[in-house]
Amino acid sequence: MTDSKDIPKAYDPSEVEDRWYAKWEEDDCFAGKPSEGKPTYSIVIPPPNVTGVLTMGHVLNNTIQDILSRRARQKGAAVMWLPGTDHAGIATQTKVERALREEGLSRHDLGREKFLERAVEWRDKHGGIILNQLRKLGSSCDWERTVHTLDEDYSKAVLTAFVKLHEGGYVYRGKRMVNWCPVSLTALSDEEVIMKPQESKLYKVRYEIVEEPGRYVEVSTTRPETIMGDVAIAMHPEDERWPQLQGKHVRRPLNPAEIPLITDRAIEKDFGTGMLKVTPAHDALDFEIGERHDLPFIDVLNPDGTLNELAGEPFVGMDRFEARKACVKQLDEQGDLVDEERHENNVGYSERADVPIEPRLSEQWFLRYPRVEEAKRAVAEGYVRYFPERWNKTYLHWLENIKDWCISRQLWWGHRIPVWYRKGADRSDPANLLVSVDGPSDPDNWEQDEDVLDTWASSWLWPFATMGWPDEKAMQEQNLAAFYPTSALVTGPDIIFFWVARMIMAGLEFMGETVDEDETLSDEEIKRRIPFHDVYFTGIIRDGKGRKMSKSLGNSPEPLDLIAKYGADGLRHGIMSIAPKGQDIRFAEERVEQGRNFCNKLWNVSRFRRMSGEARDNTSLEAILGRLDPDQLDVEDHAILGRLAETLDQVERSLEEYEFNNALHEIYRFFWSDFCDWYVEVSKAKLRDDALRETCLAAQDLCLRQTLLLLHPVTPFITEELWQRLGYAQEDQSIQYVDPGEGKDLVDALAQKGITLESASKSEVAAVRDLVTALRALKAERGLATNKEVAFHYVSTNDKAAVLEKHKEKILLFVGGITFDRLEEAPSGAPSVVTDLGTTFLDLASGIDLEAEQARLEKEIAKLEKIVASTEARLANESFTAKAPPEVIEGARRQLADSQGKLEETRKALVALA
RNA sequence: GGACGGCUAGCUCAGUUGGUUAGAGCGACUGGUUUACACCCAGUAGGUCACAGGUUCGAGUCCUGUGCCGUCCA
Repeated sequence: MTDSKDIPKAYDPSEVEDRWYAKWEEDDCFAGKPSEGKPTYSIVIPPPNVTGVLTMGHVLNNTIQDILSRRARQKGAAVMWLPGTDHAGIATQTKVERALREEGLSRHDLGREKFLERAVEWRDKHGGIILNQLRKLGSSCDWERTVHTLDEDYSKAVLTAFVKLHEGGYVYRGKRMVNWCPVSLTALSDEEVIMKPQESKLYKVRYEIVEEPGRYVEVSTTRPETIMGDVAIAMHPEDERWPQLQGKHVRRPLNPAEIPLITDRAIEKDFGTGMLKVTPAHDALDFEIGERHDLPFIDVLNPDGTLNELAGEPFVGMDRFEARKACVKQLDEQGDLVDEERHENNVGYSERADVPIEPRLSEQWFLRYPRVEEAKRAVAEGYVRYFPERWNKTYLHWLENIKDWCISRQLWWGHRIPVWYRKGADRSDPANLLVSVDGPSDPDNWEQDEDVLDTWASSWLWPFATMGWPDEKAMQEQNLAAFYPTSALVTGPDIIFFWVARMIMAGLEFMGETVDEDETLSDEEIKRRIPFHDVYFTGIIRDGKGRKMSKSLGNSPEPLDLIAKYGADGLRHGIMSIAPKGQDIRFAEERVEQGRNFCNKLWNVSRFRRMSGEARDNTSLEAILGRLDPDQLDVEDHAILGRLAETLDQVERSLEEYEFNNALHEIYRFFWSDFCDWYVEVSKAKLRDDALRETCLAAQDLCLRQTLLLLHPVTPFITEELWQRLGYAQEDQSIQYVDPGEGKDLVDALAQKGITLESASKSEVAAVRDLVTALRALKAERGLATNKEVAFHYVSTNDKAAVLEKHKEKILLFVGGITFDRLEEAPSGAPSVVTDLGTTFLDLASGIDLEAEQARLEKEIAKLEKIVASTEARLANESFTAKAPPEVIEGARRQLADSQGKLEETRKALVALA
């Protein structure tokens, strides 16, 4: 424990943090085990990419989860924070392929099996780094439970979910338009496509009418390179401009062919010429039109975005954007390019590869979401609560317009779709299809589907697949029943659709008996099945200029460097102090510096406490309270203990609402402004008085103890260190399991010892503090050094004078005074200041700038006059006195009296100056 | 085009159901090593609460509209 009067002068977190983390792990403090009579509290981590490294976003996210976990642990819950990683299909595969490319190889050179070996190698080499970084941050995860989405058990859960959904009729295979990424060479879900406004060109192209040579229709398009895939020209049936064209044909100007003129209600009459070129293989809307009119599909693109033979010469082999230019050139040369204008439109980009996606017709697996209605109800009825609440609307809107999810990916790294086809047989015949978790018993006769599942189609099962589902025995061993639904989820709003919404639907579908699609879950059943109760959406961390942090901008600080420089506690404190609820966060390193400074302050006041004398017994709240002598408690003790009780409540309330910055602000105010800046200073005199000494030290110990407890979830390391050093630990027990309690707990405990906190003490101390501030200012404004000793006099009423006499010694000490005596009348020629406790004069032998003094007092008088006038006006207003609540009117009256009094005094002081 | 968020001190942000004179930290400036802390202490300056209307005895706070910035959806 503590041997240490000589605690080092500056706090050094590096040694302390590593030591405590190792000890906590050794003592198995983070193991999530339910225990008789204890409430449970659980969180599943949003799994980071297994090969990723810690970013500022992770720091924010995981600090919050850690705060919630540690707070719950303090309150006596059985806490389980489950860590893990996902396999990040596209991202990881891309990295491995890049590494291969440096060896001059492609994944196809290796073949699927060998490639996967390489990928696993890569994952094991680079993987898990982030989990160790989370340890550096102090995360109190149950590491024994670490899960990776490609683990055997987890994979089984993913395949089971697929098979079940297939059985339920939610999963189907179909040839449909999907978002194709020509760089990653895979389909993407709608959510992985980012719409970006684009400065493009709108080309007006003419198509000659076959039946009327020499006559043309004009069509606007942004994609002339797909003209070779045109199979019709369409117009709205009610477009009066072209009634005579119905049933006729036009000649496609590139790779010429005759194509029909058709009508369809989907055409926007007002866009361009009202004529649409229909290219069913390259546009989702055109695809629908094509199906309605039974048109052929001409796919002129290869998977990688180059043009194929169907495009015809000279375009074959060209890249799509190169081909666009070539097409425009050729149209122009043919005289078929009518016009070209600038045009702003939205183009879908691949989230991963950051290139325009290609709408492409292909065979994919789709999921029709289960339990959509119940998922809406879960949030609308508040069974799942979002913080901030406004995300409800975004979520519900997405569910209202939900579309089937393309879950297959043309990748190798991921969960291979558990579907087998009979070799050499027709794949479209269900009889030749096997959908099964374990695969066929006669594998030689079957071939497995080539595709893997979207990574999100594995992580949407995270809250329960990490706890043993679907294996009954495993679920029991891992206490799913106790920890599911989880208590809170902490994540960014950018994955509300990708992950949060889908997890809710997955929970509703799988966490209970399978229910027929047309049957609806009851409210009770929804409450049992939801994956979490609260979802806290963090803000996005931006740089000082408000830009999103990104690797390419290089504007993201390295969290581990920050930890090395300021300590994990400093980083955590800093980031939490600027994390407003759900608002984006502008990161500034100064905030981390502030966090470090806060730790240093905590360290030093503890150091001062040690230097002031041994504590008798600090091992419990009870013991400390026993050291308080009720008869020796003065007004300062009452005031600080009252503030402590208030702070306990404010912090509790803030944390319940996930207002972390507010909680920290309240702790700061109490600890720094009230405890350090005032009470500890006040203590310095009291400690010299044998009668007051023990009680004062006990009060300090009490304040420090509760401060450490309140801070522990935010800055776990330093609080544990000081908890031990200051002797608060009972039999070396960790601070982690001690509840700071609420204000009334403290008030009750004090009452048990015969101590009733006097509320009047707070205003008395406030008045004295105001006076001290005013007197210090009085000196400072005259260029008198803080430590220069001067004489003061005051004029006041008897009862106020009594207060002043009581606090006289302290006032002299704090303001650097040698005398502070009462006078019957204001002295002339002395600078003065009016406070609630009377008028105080600075006694200066000479050298007063009379004019400056007058100016200052006049300014003060003007200010007071303004207040008096406006307050009088308010009180004179009959509708105010008639309608305002009594306490407000009473407040105004009091204010008027106070201000009038001060005004009077200040005027006198001005007169006296002359 | 629709939805949501933001606009308060030089900067970053608080500001509960409308109610005294709108706050904090950082930065600036002045002074200070008084036996915890210069990663500190003391003090000072700094605000037309984006703009325009409205409701109210009373608006930073509620309503309507406008502007700018940002996010999501189409």
